[in-house]
Amino acid sequence: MPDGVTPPGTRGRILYAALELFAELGFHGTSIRDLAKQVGINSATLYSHYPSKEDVLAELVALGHVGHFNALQHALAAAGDHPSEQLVALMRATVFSHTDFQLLAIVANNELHALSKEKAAPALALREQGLQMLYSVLRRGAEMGEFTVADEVLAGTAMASMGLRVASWFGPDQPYTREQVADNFADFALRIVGGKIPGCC
Amino acid sequence: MPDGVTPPGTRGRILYAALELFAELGFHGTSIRDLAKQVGINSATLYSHYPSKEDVLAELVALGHVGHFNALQHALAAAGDHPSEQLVALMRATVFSHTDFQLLAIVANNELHALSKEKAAPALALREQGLQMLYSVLRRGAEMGEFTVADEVLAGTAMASMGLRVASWFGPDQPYTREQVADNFADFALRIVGGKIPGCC
Amino acid sequence: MPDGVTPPGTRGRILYAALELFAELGFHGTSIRDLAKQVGINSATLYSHYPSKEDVLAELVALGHVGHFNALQHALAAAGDHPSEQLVALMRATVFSHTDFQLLAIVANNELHALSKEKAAPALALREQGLQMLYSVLRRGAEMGEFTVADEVLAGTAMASMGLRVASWFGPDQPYTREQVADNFADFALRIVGGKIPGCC
Amino acid sequence: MPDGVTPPGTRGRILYAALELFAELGFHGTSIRDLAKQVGINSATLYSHYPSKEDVLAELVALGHVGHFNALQHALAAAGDHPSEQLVALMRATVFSHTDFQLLAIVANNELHALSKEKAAPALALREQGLQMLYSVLRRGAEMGEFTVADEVLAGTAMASMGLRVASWFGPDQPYTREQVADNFADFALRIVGGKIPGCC
DNA sequence: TATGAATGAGGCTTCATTCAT
DNA sequence: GATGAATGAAGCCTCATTCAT
Repeated sequence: MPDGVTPPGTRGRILYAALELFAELGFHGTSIRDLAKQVGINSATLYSHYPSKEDVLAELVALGHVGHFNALQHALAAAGDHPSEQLVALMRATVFSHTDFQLLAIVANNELHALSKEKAAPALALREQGLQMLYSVLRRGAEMGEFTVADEVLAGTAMASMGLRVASWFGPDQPYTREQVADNFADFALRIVGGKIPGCC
Repeated sequence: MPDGVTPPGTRGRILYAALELFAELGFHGTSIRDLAKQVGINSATLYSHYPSKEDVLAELVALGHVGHFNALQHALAAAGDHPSEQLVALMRATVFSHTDFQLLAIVANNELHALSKEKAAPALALREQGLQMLYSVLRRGAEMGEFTVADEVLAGTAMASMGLRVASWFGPDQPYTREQVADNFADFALRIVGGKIPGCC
Repeated sequence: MPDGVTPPGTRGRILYAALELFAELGFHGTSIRDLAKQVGINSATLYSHYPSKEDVLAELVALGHVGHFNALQHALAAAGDHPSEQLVALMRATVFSHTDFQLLAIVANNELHALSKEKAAPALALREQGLQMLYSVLRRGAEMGEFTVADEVLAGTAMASMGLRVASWFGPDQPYTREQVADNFADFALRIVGGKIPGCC
Repeated sequence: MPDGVTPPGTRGRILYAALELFAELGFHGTSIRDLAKQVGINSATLYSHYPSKEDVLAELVALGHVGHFNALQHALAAAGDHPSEQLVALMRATVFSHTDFQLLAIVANNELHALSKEKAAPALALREQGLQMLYSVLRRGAEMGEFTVADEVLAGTAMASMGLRVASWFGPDQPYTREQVADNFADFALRIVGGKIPGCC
């Protein structure tokens, strides 16, 4: 989980246990007793910290989406003006967000459907905003003549898909480092739109 | 669901209802009674057709993976010899498999984890074989000098990810046809490896 | 319980057990497990017969109120034309309804508040109808000069109260028969309004 | 609640909140947290003031029964020597006790069953004493030839029933004042036994 | 094949109460 | 006095499954 966002004390331990269990077994596949046992508390104690099981998931989903969106924003802010630099920045941030907070990404995306519409809404909004950031960069690159892109939504969707799935296969049992994945995937993104980093390669 | 694979009669109706419900609510989020109600039968009757709820899922997962793998095989068999043609064929088949059998793709992939290891194994094997087909094409293209690809596993993973996610967003509420998606995504795949269709463009 | 209204089989046994337990411990004081144990079934089996604990109560409340109202109607129908005869008939029927279906009367009245507003409504309507029957008789007796009654609603309320409470104290551990109670209470009702049975006493 | 009996401070606020909630929802229908929330304190704080939830009820039940019994005693003490005057005094006191301390009467009577036998005993004893007072007056009136009463226990029971139920229907949404109810019900009691206030009517 | 009734296990949540702070 | 966290028991109800019919 990202630094500084885990609640302190028992509430934090509950959240972390839920992260692991929801990632492995799914929200509906994890019982409140599984969760309590993992934390080492009585299952009733959960309700001193969260009003319901769904609220635990809601917090994880929020954390995951907020964290990912912030990562994209910071990456873009720190990138240069050139569309290629921006695209690379976004793609690398996406990859890192999914390699570094793998379980959170899995839960935030795969279990979103288990939330009620109201509780899912903020996450869906953030997801949409993140996509729009990507589409914007692609569109601007195309308008500037730096990218050749037939349809920036399809291109952006493809890139986001590549990034999203990283959480599902990345891990210690495969040979790539987070940097290698980021480098390659950023390159794929550039290639998809025919972009080139200025003064490079 | 693909033609000719749905079992006849009640068994088929159960399977189809499970397809819809597992796709929407997940395996653990769907009860045997939800399923029976959707079919219009008593929940006990399910056990005249399937030994357990898990076996219903297992059949869907098998159907999904076999169908997808066959589609890849046929696509490759029907394609020309050139690696670019083969890559395009695989990518298009992947897209179609996920646009045409959307629910099946969702269930087969998202709910695989709800199966016991033994029941999941055949699907995982097929998935791996499909990936190997893709890696092979990429490797051969690279060896022939047609593709420039730093790491064919990462490239193949990215392509498979793009395809896999199609099932999650494709549908009547978005503006693209299956052909448009296939065309674009095949193009993305080619661009990722720097491939070119001979005598074209 | 009145003849012919108890459902057959397990459902009937559940209803009867609920009658005893709700009367003794109250609705909220009786758990679904208490109830199942009393019937001798698994607590889950209850839900094959009733959708919820509240619905068991609702059936008892309905049975109690319908039975009581019918008793009043029949009594009035069988009585002569004279207001005194009608009043005696209503009072005797009320007493019998509470001596003969003592537990049902207790549950139907004391536990009515545990029902949701919608489920309580039919019973409240019947109760009101029964009271209106009584008020009518009193009003007619007053208009005919047979009764001297300052306020027929207060008089009727007093009579109904006398009758209602019978369910709470009548039983084998006290010295009165149902007939004695009915005779005395009918006499009290007559005295309250100064009525006289024609050709009697 | 009667004057001067409510404990001061938080303990009193707890008691009053319990009065309202137990009257509306019943003892078993009210949770310790409902109660704490109504008071505006933490539920654990309740245990600084009462050893258990049952003890809160026990105090209410005691208050209700003591208050009612005292009212009867004072009424009788203040009444003249004539049995009719005494009967009227008892009936009026009963009515006032149930109109003026309506919630307390409801709780003290309807929730008595939720107390353990030991904690219910004092209340039951007071209730019995109050009834005996009434029976005494009726018996004395009969012996003096002022009353014609076939069975003073049944007559007294009917009168007590009339009074008891007042708590359940009296209130601002009905057209009678406490005085009107008292006047009418005292009249009913007199009529039941054929009594007459000397030098009156 | 199909069903209604039955079951043991377990679902999520709330219960009254205790205790360290 | 007052509190938040903790607990074991129990709340109502649903789970997947079985079985006699």
